[in-house]
Amino acid sequence: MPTSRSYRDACGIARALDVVGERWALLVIRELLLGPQRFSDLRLALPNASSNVLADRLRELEGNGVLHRRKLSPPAASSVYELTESGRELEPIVLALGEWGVRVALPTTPTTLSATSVLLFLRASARPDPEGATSVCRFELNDRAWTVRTEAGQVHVQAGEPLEPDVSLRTDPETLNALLEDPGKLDVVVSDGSVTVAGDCSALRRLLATVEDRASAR
Amino acid sequence: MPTSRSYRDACGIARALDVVGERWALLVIRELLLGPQRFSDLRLALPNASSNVLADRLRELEGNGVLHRRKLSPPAASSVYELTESGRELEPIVLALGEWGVRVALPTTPTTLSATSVLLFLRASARPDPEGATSVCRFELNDRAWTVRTEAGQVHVQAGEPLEPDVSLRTDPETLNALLEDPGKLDVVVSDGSVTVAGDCSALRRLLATVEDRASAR
DNA sequence: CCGCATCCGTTTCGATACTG
DNA sequence: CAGTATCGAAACGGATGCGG
Repeated sequence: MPTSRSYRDACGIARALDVVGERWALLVIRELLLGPQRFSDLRLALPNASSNVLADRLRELEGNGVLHRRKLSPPAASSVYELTESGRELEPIVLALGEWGVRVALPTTPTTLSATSVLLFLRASARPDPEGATSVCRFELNDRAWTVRTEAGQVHVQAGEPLEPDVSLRTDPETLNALLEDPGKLDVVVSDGSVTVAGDCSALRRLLATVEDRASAR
Repeated sequence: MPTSRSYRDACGIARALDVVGERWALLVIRELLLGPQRFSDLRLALPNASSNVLADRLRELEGNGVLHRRKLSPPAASSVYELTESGRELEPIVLALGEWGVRVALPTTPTTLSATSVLLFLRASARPDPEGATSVCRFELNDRAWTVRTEAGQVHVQAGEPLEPDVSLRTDPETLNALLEDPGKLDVVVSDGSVTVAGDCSALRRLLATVEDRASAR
């Protein structure tokens, strides 16, 4: 059963926390920032959240208009969760919280790292040449495909297969994150098999080369 | 005893929530945004938080370097909690969360409203004339004094007595909030005794007149 | 297999009482 | 005033079940 406690405080901050302040809520929202996800995708991305809590949070967030459950078109019988307009308005706040979080102490315990987390970081810190050519990279992380498009000085990331990728890269979030910190490792991780690259490798190198602020993993 | 659970997720967002994601943590930070507060001030501002949880949060936030316990100078035997540099960096995030929160559904249950909440809203939405004269208002809310200084198009708010107030206003947070929504009520609330004004009333009227975005209480 | 629901031990929270 | 102690209620975390 969903949580129904409230701070009973008229302040907007408290009202926001009534909606997105329960455990895991903002991480669910993080996972949806790059596009709709199924229940099982969320479970994979947030393996430390138990399924009942995840189901509770999704119900509550849907009830509060932050996200929305949508049936996929007939072929697929499943449904996905996607942010509403209201939910998308949390994006700058969640990203700012992340920037603050990377500055506080690193955790000592072993951690997970979701594909979305790394891709959000990539999108936020890559600064492609505004004059540079458009390029399309396909990222396959944990058996799910993502489209990373570089154009006009911006990086666009979305879930799903690209139509005409210049290059395809298959790895896991941790390795990709290591690559963002140090693109020089590309040859090493390719040769040890933790990354597979197919296509125009130079497009990938160009993208990696534009990532700023290398100090911080997220 | 303080909580010690973690999301065990390397993402900066999750790491931030490990620090400020526990219940009441961000509201404690809200209360400290305008300056140091004693334990009893925080209790008064967050009456729905029980004292043991408040003590736990303060210990955890201090341990994580978000705030700091400081002994007051000799005359006063008590101590105060104040944000560290790291804690102050949360200010734009917390305020943005508040702006989001006022746009989501209003609560149905009766609520509290702290002085800090209303003063943060005042500071954020007042747009005094950049060419206008400096004025100093003294606000007394729940028997605590605040200094609200208007100068160079900005409003500065801090806890404590002003040196030379142009005007002094005594009321409660709810009534002040109502005044921010509709300054026209000033005469009414003064005559019914819920607000007491002393000094140059026009300085107060000028301040109230510059509050934008009247739709939203916080 | 997916999308949860149920069960159950543990942790946290909330309310109140109590102490230096 | 500034917390601590106690205790029942709620939420969480982990495992397992189950219908579609």
